[in-house]
Amino acid sequence: MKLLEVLIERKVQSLNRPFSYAYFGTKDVGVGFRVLIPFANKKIVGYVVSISETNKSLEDIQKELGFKVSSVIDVIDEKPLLNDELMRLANEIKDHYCAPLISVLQAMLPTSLKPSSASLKGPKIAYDTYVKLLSDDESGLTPKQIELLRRIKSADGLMLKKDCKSPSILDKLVASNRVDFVKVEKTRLEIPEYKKEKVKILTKDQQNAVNSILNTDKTVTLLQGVTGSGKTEVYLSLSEQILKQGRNVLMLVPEISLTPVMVEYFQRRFSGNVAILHSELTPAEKYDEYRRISRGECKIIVGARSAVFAPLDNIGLIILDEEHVESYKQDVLPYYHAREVAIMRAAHFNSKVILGSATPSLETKARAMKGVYHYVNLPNRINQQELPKTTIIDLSKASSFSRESMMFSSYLIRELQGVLDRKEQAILLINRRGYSGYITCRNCGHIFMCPNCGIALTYHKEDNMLKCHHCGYVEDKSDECPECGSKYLSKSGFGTERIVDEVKKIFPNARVLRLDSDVGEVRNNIQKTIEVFSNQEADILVGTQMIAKGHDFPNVTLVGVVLADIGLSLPSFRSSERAFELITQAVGRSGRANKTGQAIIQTFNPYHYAIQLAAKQNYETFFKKEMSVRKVQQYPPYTYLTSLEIISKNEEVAVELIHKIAEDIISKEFENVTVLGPVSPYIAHENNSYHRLILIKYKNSDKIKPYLDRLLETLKSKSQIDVKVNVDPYNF
DNA sequence: AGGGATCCGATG
DNA sequence: ATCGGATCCCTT
Repeated sequence: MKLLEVLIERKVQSLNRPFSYAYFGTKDVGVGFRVLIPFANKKIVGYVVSISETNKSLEDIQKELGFKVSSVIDVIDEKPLLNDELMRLANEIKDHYCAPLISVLQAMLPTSLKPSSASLKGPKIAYDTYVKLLSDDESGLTPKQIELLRRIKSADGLMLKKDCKSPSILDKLVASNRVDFVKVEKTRLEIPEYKKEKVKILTKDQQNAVNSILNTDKTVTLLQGVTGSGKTEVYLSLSEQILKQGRNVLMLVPEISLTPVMVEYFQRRFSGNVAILHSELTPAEKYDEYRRISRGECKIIVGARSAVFAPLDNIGLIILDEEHVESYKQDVLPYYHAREVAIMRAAHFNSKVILGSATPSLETKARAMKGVYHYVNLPNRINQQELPKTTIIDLSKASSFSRESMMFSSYLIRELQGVLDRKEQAILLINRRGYSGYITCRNCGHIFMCPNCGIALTYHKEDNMLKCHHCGYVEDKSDECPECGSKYLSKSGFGTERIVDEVKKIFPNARVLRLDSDVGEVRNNIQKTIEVFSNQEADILVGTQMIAKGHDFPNVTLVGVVLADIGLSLPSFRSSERAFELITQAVGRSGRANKTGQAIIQTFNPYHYAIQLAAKQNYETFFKKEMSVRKVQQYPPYTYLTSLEIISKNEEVAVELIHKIAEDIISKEFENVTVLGPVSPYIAHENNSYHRLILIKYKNSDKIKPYLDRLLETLKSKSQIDVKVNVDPYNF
């Protein structure tokens, strides 16, 4: 009999420990296998973390251990899910991020392979049935049989069964042992092929960057280059060198919508060796790609955040394009950051990590300045393209507007008209989706709120519903106030839908497109929208930050930031950085080919340094200024942050416990450790449970990390609560 | 008394 | 996270 220690698929702190099971079966089983087990009267999936063989009886073992030991129902896998490298990585992530190991494993693996019950319903391997030639002896066959036999022979003896047309003739050939059926695993994702392209000659800057990166002995390089400076060519050239060494390349992009472009670049250069991995593939496609990579059939992986876990071996280079983008940080358990995971993997393979950006995150830039990372700069736009000229419009001045519109300044309207007249294109950025920010009752002041989260609901005109942008709750938009019955409801604030309406009102003949994550809910819609705009089948593209990143639209000569302040007023130490980054990226979309572009930034804070410096595309000054702000306030990158959240159905339990924890940390008087809070988080009440949190700020994790580990261990046994720890959180 | 909602502890 | 048993609550 075998005794197994098994992790349970539930990702809560109180169950974050192994449970013992017996296995009497004959299947091969070991560490890293999934097993089907009974747990609290349910069949669930577990993950084996250790195994021992024993001669003792089950009764004796139960007596020794002091609890009941159930038996495994079935062993699911035929071999371990992860190789040694990825298993060690999982443990490293678990340790660094204080996350339950099971949650890390679930994040690393595609649906059908992850240790969770969902995997049992996941896609299976898909096969194509082929007909394989065994003998080309034609004696005793009818002419039709001979004809088919010759066709199979001419197809190198292997032909798709469905291409054989007549099943009865085929059956005869099988019966007479001329051919047999074989099953071949098929891949359900079609990666477009492109004509192979000649290697472009690099500019001097690019060549220097490549050489410098290849020659440094530092693992991580920050490649800083203004928009349009040709970072992609540097990625390709480096990849070429790495592939020549017989090593593989992991290419990460911040958003799924950016994969097709990147795949095209890599396919043109290195056709046939590319795999794609991101969460918008169907589970079946993802499964196939994952297995293809596992088998070592690909040399280059292009994908979003989770692709950092690709089972690629012999990695020589990991690239994070647009490294500053926050979507590299996962915002559900496990709260990992792809940049840090990339660096962990690089340490194992002794490979290089390239962090590419025009506007690096302060953390990354600071590390580069300190010499922790190697630093390479691409200061010039290719073909010396001038940066767009920018105008800041003060929205607080009535004189900025005419009677035509309350959202677009008269200057923006005039310039949009110019773009339309010249048959060029424009982008309007508004970083809020939906129609209006919230709906209030003019009579009693009631605000429509999400019953789960307690935040304002956003009105979506397209489907006439109110939606919660946090939890996804939706309700029909009612015409009267539920409190007082008044029909005077007012829509406040505006989002993409409303901007589209406004554009249509002012320019009835313009062709307008909208692009935000609502559009993106329908699969491939983002891609289609981008294509339509790229093909100049529309004049104006209205969208959220989605449109500000990466895409290259040569005919765009005007970018309008309709309201630059969204985000700036959020209570976060990162809000200036976010605003700066968004505006800089947006402005960079304008005038990319041989037309000079311009950008118009509408704001209520025209003198805010983030807006002023973004308008000038002056990253270096912004970096210095923002660093001095962070220094004064002692926020990252001068300190580290970790949040600790207590979740309970019982509000008092949560409040009491979080206070106790805060006091305990303070009483320990760790050097350079401070506690902020306890506070109610932005979302304080969700799905019937209450959340309370503290932020722990520290300069050095030596003391506080072991303390946290011990604290989590003790909190495991507390009833009625769950704990979540987020190392380097992004939502504060 | 009985059915449904809610709380709470245990889960191998 | 999820189950089942205990408890509470309201109706009958």
